[in-house]
Amino acid sequence: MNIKDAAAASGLPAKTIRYYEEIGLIRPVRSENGYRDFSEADAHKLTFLARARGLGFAIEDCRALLALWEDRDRASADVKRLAEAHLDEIDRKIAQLSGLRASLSDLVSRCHGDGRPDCPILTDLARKQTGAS
Amino acid sequence: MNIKDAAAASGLPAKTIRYYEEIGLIRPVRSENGYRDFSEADAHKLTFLARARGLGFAIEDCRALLALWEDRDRASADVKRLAEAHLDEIDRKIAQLSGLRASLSDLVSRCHGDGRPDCPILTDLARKQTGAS
DNA sequence: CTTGACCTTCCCGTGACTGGAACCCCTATC
DNA sequence: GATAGGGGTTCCAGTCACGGGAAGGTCAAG
Repeated sequence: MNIKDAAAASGLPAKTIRYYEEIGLIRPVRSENGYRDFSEADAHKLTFLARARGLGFAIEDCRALLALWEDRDRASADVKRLAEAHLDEIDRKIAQLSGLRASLSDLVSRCHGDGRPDCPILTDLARKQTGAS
Repeated sequence: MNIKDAAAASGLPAKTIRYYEEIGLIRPVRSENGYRDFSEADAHKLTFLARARGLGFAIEDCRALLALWEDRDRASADVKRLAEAHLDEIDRKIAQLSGLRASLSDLVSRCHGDGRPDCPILTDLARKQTGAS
């Protein structure tokens, strides 16, 4: 199938698929006219990639997952390790965002938000030294 | 003061300060030898920027906040609006990450994680069609 | 024969920097 | 005066994961 069908099958934009080929995630064969010719296996790989990316895995993680997926003798422990590391990273991001949210929410709640020029948000951003909130 | 002192005062790397000048966030004067010469006000601006960035505001938001900060007649409502929009964005990110976390955590918990090759994480990533989890 | 949809490669731009090369300036020491 | 070092300067390239768009080849339909 041509790239557009592969895109439709996987849900990835054609541009992204070309990029994935460029970085060696997939290797579709070429037809005589130079068009990429995707097999069902290629399309399935792309779907796999789309889903892994959708779960927030970085490209290099996806490469590793793909290798594990293709390795019939892989140990599930390897996959689990990767997924758990990713889970930890997600947790760190959530924690950091929650911290930000708390700080900002506090500032917003203390800002009267009317036409007066005094605003605790700016005052806080401009304070000379960092202190615990 | 020279760029290194401005960096120490604000907590920003010198490279970042040069970048901020390049995009017009600050405009330090130049000494005769071509060195940037930062005033106390410049350093204070940089500190302001460092803190706003630390709260996750995008550069363009920082530019707006800086303009509001410098505008003695600004209305706090303008600042609050910006901060609230940012808060919404943080909430969206947290929600998305939480969703990811839930999906991935579910997969991880179902993976026995031993030497056997069958792994529900990969099986799920490879399933043909997306279904509600 | 032309139209239009598809395909190809190539290059630039994104955000917010970071690293490195090549070179200038200033002070201190031998 | 030479040199060493620790500043500073500019410019170029790379990051991540693509997206936009140009210039041009290919194919099926009317």
